[in-house]
Amino acid sequence: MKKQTQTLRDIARETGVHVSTVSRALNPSNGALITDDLVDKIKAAAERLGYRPNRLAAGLRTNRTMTVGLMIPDITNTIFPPILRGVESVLEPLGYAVIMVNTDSLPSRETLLVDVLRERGVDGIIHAAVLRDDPKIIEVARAGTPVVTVNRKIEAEGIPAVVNDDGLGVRLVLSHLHEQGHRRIAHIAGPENLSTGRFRRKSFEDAVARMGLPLPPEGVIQSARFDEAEGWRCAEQLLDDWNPTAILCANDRLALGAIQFLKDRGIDCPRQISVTGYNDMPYLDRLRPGLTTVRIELFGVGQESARLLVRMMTDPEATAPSEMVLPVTLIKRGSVGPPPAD
Amino acid sequence: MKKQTQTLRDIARETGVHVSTVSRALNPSNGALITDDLVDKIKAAAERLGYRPNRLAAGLRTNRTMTVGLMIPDITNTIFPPILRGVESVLEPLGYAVIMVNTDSLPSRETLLVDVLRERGVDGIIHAAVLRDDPKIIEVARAGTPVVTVNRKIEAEGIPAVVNDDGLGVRLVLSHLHEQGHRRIAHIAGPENLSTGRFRRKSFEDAVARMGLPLPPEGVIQSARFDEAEGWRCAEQLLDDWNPTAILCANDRLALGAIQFLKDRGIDCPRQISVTGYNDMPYLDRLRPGLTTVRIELFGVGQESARLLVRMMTDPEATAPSEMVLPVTLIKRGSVGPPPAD
DNA sequence: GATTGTCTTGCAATCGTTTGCGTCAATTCT
DNA sequence: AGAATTGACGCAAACGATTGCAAGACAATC
Repeated sequence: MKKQTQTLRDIARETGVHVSTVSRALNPSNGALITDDLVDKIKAAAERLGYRPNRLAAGLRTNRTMTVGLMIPDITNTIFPPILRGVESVLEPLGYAVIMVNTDSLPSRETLLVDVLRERGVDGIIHAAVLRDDPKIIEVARAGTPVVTVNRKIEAEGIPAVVNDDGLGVRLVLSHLHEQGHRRIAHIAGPENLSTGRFRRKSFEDAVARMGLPLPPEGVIQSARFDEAEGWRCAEQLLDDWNPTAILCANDRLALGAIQFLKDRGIDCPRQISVTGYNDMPYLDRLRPGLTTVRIELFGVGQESARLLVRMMTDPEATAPSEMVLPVTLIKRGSVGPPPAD
Repeated sequence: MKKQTQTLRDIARETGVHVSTVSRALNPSNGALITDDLVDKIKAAAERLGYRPNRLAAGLRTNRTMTVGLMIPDITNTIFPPILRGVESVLEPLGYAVIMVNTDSLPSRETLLVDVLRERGVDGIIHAAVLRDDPKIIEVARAGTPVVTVNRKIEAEGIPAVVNDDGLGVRLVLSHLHEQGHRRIAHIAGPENLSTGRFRRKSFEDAVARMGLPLPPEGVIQSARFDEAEGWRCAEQLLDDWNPTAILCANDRLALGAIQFLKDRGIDCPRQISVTGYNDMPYLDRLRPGLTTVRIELFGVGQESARLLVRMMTDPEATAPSEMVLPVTLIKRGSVGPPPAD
């Protein structure tokens, strides 16, 4: 029976040369000075034997495993799969494999999973689950592992981030609502410990102020998580304390929860209250009412973060841009209409 | 500056013992006979230095990397993230990491990606993207790598599969439609090269025959892919050639496409034609009409397949069950109603 | 008291690649 | 023609962990 995995030694024996020669012939990059004939012969033998390099052994020697880690909060959240595909689309052709882990936004899991990745010798980490304060990942980055954050960012550290233009996104939605005639516009804010939550809230408050719209403290409700249940809860609290004509939500899931609350209360959206989301999750157009939202470049941020990481991994000296901001688009659907005449 | 990664040798030097002793102290499993005091001392030192084992080195020696490969067609398809989480939920506590790859259902990518996984020395492979005919994965399984397929299965080979009870699922939907009064029930079948497509079609045809319902050849349309566009196209073809009162689709996305077609043609669902899906994707309840479908255990199949794989990896002699079938549930929503009186 | 046995630890080979250095032959230069 | 240079390849030492075997210490046995 054929041995299950062929090694350089097998090829060496087969071709009558030394294993180091085989290594060089198969790896032209490392300054190989091998005769063309020999290279051909060796490659032929490798092909014939079905040789596959053992990346463990190579990685042990070179400290490069051609593997990168991808940390996300939860892959079942529909915004992350496209990011993953974006990452993969640039990494895979380059020969990298990706180990993906779900942090569930738990700091304890995060530190654990960072170690899981490092034990496997990942060449770099793409972090889509970073918390605003995240000592572990900072430590890892300081220790020399290339790290890029995506979608979110970590504050006040030299870790490059690829994000969407949330400031613009919030302003686009707000202008749209304003054009429709809304003046009392409330906000359901994302979790405070996430940069997206904080920044969208700040963008909202700034823009509202600049437009001279009223905004009592009750006009902004802080959610604890980016999910439907929180959207429902926050909408309830919002309507108990204020009477907005529109609710700008920090993401789609909060918006879906809010709309569900309105439906449960018999309040019509958009005829009585308009609601907007953020992210443009898949299938949102098939809902009733369709959700007006901001489309962000999920695949795009994945790609760009991967490109950035590759640069950092291959040329440690290269100075990476500290931040990369991708454009967003307003998507108008049925959940926004003019405010009630009254 | 502290060296970035500590090794066994560092701990050995620190504690004044040999590196092999450190290895044994830290790994009680491999028949360690080390004094308790020494073990404590070594563990303390390991802790103090922040030692993290290098799995590459260990894997090179032991041929076990504590890493498994997960192959899926496309993570952006919403049924796969829960499967991944299910897999992860049993693997991660055991210390395994998972490398996930997307095959896009392309045989060429599949063979490529299998090699990507094997080069990284995965201890086993969970294959959720298997095609009915898949020589590469069979070869890998024969060579000794534990493989289990999930959701789909590969025909006539000794590769264990964890699947949902599609036969039951189809019968449940069909009975439901029958109870509502439908007699002319059509089927939009899934791709022929996928076991799910074939098996659901066969189940449909068998059940329809047993119930004595009419089924002309035009009553079953073969889709090429599990997506909305194909659903649209097949629905069109179906209505050109026959006049069913209900369409049983092989999965939710086909059903969504079919419903979209009906909508585009001004045909009311469910009042004129009822439509059913399969899988119960997230957010289906929020659509109008809500899609009547079959809920399958996504997280569950993930878990079970992982458990099975663990058994195979840890005890190669154990005879794995060739197939594991999980229960399904009928979810009734708005897309099914009685057929029109006429 | 010599022998056997058990318990604990050290030694060294090994896993498959990579890579600095040495060597030998062929080529070029003076 | 002899010396110097270059080209093509082999040698062997890493990388960090695991593990069969040897060895020493000590207790138990006859």
